[in-house]
Amino acid sequence: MNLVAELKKYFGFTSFKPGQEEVICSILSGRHTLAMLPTGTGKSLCYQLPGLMVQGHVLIISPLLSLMQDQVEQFKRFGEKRVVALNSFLTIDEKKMVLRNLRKYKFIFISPEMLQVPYIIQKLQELTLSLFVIDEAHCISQWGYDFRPDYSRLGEIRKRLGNPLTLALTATATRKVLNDIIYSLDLEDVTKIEYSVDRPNIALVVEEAAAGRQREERVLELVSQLQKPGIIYFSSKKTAEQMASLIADRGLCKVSAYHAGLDQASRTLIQQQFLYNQLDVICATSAFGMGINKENIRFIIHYHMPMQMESYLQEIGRAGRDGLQSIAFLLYSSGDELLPIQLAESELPSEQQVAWLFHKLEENQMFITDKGIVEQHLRDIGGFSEIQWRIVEQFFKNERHGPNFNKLQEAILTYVKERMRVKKNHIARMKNWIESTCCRREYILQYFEETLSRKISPCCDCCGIELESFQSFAKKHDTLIESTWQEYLSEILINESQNYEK
DNA sequence: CGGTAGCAAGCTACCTTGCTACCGGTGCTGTAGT
Repeated sequence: MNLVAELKKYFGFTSFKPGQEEVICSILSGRHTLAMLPTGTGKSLCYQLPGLMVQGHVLIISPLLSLMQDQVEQFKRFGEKRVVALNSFLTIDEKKMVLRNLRKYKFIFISPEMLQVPYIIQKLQELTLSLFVIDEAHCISQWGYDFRPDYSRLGEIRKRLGNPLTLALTATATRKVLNDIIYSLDLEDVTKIEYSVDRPNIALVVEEAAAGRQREERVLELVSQLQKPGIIYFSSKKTAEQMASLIADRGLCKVSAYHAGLDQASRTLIQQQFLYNQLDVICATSAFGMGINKENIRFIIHYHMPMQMESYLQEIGRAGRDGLQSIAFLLYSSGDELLPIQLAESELPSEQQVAWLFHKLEENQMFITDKGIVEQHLRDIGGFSEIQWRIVEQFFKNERHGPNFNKLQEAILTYVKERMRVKKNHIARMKNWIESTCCRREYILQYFEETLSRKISPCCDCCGIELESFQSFAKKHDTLIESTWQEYLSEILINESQNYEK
């Protein structure tokens, strides 16, 4: 079979990007496939093309509503109309209509949460699924344990849908995460297609900067000097807002903050503005980035340290998709790990909370409803967050023969302890990387159980790096006052030719 | 947990120190008969 001809026929492209063909061949030969392809290699094509080539429906599990909408639009641009996102953006009437005519849709996008709705499952069971796709599959491991538990139930859903041929796609996963995905989906005989997580055109820099004023000043300096566009990541919405204001006040560039506290309309607007170069810099929390396909991002700055290496790589991986030289800065000072630790702790119920809850329950058995679930109002008095409560609730739901409080409490505490150990371990490894003085790229690859095939330059601060080459033309111009007109002219020509390459 | 903002007191002329309170991310969602 000539895959390139098929590619040309459906999409008009004349060649595949690295990994695509391999994944598609694996799928077409009927093997469950787990693909780790570098960011920006067009992972969607890996299910789009085989989906079009074979009979039956393709179900794509996607983590974000906005991502689904984008993908649907992308399909429609290619002229494929048999595509739908089955989510809460649909009105009740629309949803009824879609479900009634589900057969008409070749590609169905859906969230893991929606897959928990019995009626939806029932409708999906009536279809012949040719492919079950999990986009951003690392979410299973990263979110499935607490934040979005429905991610950890996809394996069960897969079975109920008749064990369809499965494709899991991700860009950043350790061996452990890959195994976690396979285990969670309960896949047997998986073909793993793994490409390197390394992005050689992104230079890595970690810099000491005391939290507060000093770090702010450094960010302002970087923003004024570095080639834009860029993203600055924060672990706090407020700090992101403040930094955005500061940059705007100094008139450094067009900037906006982006976080989950904004309404959907603003979020979409900001994303679009950034995409179309109406904004140079985004001060964002981790809410920003998934599904951002902007080619020319030149820098990523981390104002706060991420909670794990995988997140860090995902975030810096948004730079330099055009293949041109880009840079990632992480600003750090000792003690920074306390914020991620605090965030990690806040997503698990504390020992005190659990003890309090069971004390209440022993006091009064009526707090358990006839469905075997704990009364909601205990959640509020106990100060449980939505996520914390869900974890507790899950343990009660799984207890089929009436709860044994002692056993349950112990089970919950053991679980929480283990999860916290894992999270703290992630943070510790991140901190080790930051404090390491060995080549940062080599360390990252080691973490992902790869080896560095060749030395690159520029590489990282530990290998030595000339920051000047990352400065924008305007800045260079300022500092080149004393240079000759020949040098000045060559600057212009180099910059122009770089522009043409884009 | 530890940084920081806000305020008041202390000390000296506008600047320093000390106390308290507060904060810190990610997203989906039918508890229905088509």
